[in-house]
Amino acid sequence: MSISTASKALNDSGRMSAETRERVKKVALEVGFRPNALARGLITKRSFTIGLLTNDTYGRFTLPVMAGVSEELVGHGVSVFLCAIEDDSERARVHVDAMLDKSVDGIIASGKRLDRQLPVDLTGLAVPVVYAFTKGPVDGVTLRSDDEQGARLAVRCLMDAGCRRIVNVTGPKTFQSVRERADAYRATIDGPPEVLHGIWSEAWGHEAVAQLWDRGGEKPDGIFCGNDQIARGVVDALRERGVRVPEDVAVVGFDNWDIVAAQTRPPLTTVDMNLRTLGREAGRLVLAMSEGREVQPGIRKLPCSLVVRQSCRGLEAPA
Amino acid sequence: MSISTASKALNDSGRMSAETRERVKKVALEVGFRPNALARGLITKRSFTIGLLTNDTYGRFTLPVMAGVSEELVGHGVSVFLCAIEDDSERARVHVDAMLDKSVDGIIASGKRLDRQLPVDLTGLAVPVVYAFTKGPVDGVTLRSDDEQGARLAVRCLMDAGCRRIVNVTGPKTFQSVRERADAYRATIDGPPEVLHGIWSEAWGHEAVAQLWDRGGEKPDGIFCGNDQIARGVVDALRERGVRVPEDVAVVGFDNWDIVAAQTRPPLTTVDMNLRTLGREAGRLVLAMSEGREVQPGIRKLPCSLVVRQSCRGLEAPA
DNA sequence: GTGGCGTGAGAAAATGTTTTCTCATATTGA
DNA sequence: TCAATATGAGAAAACATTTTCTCACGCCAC
Repeated sequence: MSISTASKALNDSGRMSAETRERVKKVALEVGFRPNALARGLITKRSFTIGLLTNDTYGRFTLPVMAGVSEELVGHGVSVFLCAIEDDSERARVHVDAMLDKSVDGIIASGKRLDRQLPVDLTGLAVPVVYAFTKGPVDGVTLRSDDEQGARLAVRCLMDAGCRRIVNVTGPKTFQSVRERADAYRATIDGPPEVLHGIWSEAWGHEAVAQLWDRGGEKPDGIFCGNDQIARGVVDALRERGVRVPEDVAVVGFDNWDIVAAQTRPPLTTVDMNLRTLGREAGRLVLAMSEGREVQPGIRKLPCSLVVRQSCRGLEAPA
Repeated sequence: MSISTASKALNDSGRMSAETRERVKKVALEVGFRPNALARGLITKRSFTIGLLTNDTYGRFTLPVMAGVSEELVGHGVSVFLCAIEDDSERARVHVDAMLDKSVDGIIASGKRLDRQLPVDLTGLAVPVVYAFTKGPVDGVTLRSDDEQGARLAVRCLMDAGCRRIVNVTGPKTFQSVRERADAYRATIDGPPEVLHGIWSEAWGHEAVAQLWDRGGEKPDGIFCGNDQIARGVVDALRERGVRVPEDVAVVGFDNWDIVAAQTRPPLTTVDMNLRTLGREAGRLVLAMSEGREVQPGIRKLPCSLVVRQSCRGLEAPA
């Protein structure tokens, strides 16, 4: 039995009798034959390897994305290099070079902001690149969450819960996602909008509540927060003031960061960006591109979903 | 100029005049020559690739370890495959097989508990394995934090701050690290020890404070918590009762999970397990083993350090 | 002057696959 | 029955390197 015949049998290529093919496969299984991926890659130009580049060191956004990518690709025999670069363009370059040396089949660039590029230029590379949850070039393939749709979900939940005066306590105006979410908020509520910008911290949530409650005039009965940390600050501050959540004021967060949302008292209703799904999609796309299939460039927005806990119950679901 | 001469020049092997060597290197640089890692790996049996296996999906422990590993190895041209397996032994097997197919030079097994093995057997593999922050076989190379030493640091900090009655509010007794930390606590304090076991959550921190304060008798003036989440619950509960931290009661946590420790009011003094350093060490060891250098099996304990914030100030540092 | 040796450089083998080519045999049609 | 065609299997080339061998040349000593 020649090596070439065996190869053809195992790869379902070439011409041969079904009987021979079966026989080879059976023996290969018995003997535990594992083809050497390096030798195979050398000739096929595919390493069954992709690189995931990220500058999100907390892993808050990258880990779910990574999990999705891996989940999608492991069935195709593709493994994932994870490279954490912390906004250091030189280090990023080293990592990218290392990946190229290993002839990855593609690269997924991921980050923590939709309006910032990674500190390294990935255009003009010989391998396909997919941008997931980070800014890519205009002619690149980019995946992101649909923040406007997510914000609409959140605000509608508050409205369904009966809120009439809803305020948006959110992060810095410099973040594109902050502006998008605020815009969707303005377009969805009935009354006059009020947007309070601050930083992404619990402390700002506290302070915002102080501002809103210590001034005269009507108090809000619903608060749409820019992320879960701010929401937690808001909820804590309200509880300290004796304001009941969600009876007096309903609160909705953004991110569904489990560790924050679930530990808040009461647990947060919040928007989930479905980053795992986004990761799967990124994996699917980069694999398709590496196999030469045509992929339309442009920005793909993936829908968010609402995770209802106790800080805002919206309409009760029909029984 | 023959290919073989070029190869020898670039690898500083073989015999040749220094002049030729220099000339080859210069041209290689100019022309941007990058050797194909696959072909190189095929012959040298080294892929300059290692696999990091983890069942810590939150990334709380794995991300710092990963960062350390990567940091240590990128300079040697080694890239890291990250495989997140969630206690699914079949999936783990698939990932390990994929790594072996790609002939990784070594595997680092990492986890979230020191007393649990990953759901896959890594003994008898052809490649070296290092266990980092997870349980390994007795004859394996294992790296872990020195929890007893870390606990001593924490308790001493409380004692230095003047605490006389220190209580240990911690996680489930089934965790080895809980027992080790509690043992160190018992051995370090002066008075009679008191250890309260619960789950790893803020809610348990609250409840523990309720138990301690709602019963009669002397109140503690120092609380050593099993992790930062419990510590946060404790601090929040104390504040709600009007107990001042650290003036009335000093609190020390464990883990230095930034997102929890820094957002607590006041910010937590806590023990850092130096997981990044642990990761670096794991990278160093697996690299050494893959290069055939002898590494003593056994458990290596790496020291923890204390991060002083405001919940316990210990002795003021000399000016 | 010639044998031995050190030196530098190229030739060739090896790595483990896939793929293309070649060839022998069996099958079919006239 | 013989040529044409289809079929199955092996031989060989290719992939991009490293490494071991071989060889030519010059130098030195005897």
